[in-house]
Amino acid sequence: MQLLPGFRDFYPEDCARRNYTLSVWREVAARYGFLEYDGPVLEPIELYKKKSGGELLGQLFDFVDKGERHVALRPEMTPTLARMVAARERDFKKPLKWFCAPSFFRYEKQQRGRLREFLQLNCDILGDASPGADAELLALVIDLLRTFGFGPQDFVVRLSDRDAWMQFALGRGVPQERLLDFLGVIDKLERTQEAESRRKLEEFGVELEAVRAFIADPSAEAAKLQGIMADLKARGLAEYVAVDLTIVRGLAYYTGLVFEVFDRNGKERALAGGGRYDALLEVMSDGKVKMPALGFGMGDVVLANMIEEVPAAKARRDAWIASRNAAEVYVVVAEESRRTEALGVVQTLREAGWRTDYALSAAKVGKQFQVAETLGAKFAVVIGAEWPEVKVKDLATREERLVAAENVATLGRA
RNA sequence: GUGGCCGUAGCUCAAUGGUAGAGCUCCAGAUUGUGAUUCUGGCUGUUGCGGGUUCGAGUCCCGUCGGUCACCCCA
Repeated sequence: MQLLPGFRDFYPEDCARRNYTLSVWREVAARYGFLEYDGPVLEPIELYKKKSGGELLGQLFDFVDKGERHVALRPEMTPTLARMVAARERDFKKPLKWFCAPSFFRYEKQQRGRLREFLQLNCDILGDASPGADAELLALVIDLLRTFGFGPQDFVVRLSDRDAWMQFALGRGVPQERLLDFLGVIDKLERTQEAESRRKLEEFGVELEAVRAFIADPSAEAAKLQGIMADLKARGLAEYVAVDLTIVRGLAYYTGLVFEVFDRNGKERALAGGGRYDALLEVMSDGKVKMPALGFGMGDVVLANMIEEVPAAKARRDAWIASRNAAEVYVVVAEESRRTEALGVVQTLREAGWRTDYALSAAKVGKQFQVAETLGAKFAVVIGAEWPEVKVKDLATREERLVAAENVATLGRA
């Protein structure tokens, strides 16, 4: 049997790497005062049909369940979060700073950095419309990547502002109901032939030159971004950020700030992306709850590719994994007749908190030491003729010392 | 969803249309209370799958599944 395309098995080495990613995500999010939450993997398809829009709809992993409900595996968290917060809005002090790091599903052809099931960290700030909240979220993105071992030479956060684009468009006579279509053209500007872009823009009565001039000099209409930049500069994080109005993003619900994080080499897809969705909670609650909000997602697939490519990040990850190796202590049963005593020693060590392993059946002493080495154990405890004493060997220095069996948990270091 | 390339042992790969191989890994032994190296032996294939051409197909043709890259888009 083959795996379904785009899905992964996690062997122990893969699981260790995934756990490292999750560990950093949770640690840094907590450092910023974010609380973890979660929601269902499966949602009614309407949740996404109404809110996400654009390409995401074509990528829904959906089916009809036995109750004839049309359902979809979650492709993103924001609609679920918006529903959750809208339902119990009065129970929480503002602003809310929440995160989650579950699996998501998108039905698309798999490629480098793209699978059908992936992990994604989601961090959101709800109930604060200030640029200070924008900057706080961006600082979190940056610190997450710094904690993985990436520096300003490895990644850049590209900032843009949909408000600025909407003012630009409305000021040039683009009708309100066609704004999303207009933004779609801007989004594809870099990937489309010039003549094609020019033709599409003319449908909106906008000249390509005006768009290019606006992108080239964002300061005129994107003052908000300058304020965010100043905030990040005060934190010493300015070198990680650049204003880039070509970023628009495909999701329909974004309103103000939008951003994407890219590797500096340009080899990978976006590492993370997000923005403001100030109107979404009102839509989700049928007008009952109005709450500004913003958030971002960071996927594990591109992140893992980049960790593999940046030596500093890879070394940090491997050190983390090595520090959680399978065994700290390996009990060597030198004389099989002492197995009963050895089992007692194993139990004593484990109850003292040592990660302890041993040979489940009779094996040669040399073989047992070899296994101890392979497992990365720091100590070997040899059970044999010395009983009721045992020999504790430091596997790095090869020093040995005799310790009374009852004191074995000290490993001779007391 | 569209197009290019690829698919041989667990992994990396070889094999003019003519007997399917090598290295690595893994397991065991050389080594009866100490980790390395080395040496020896052992395990593994419906050549992704299904058809077709041929005296004969891993090799050529068609289909299909999977992978990969580009488009699309984004985590």
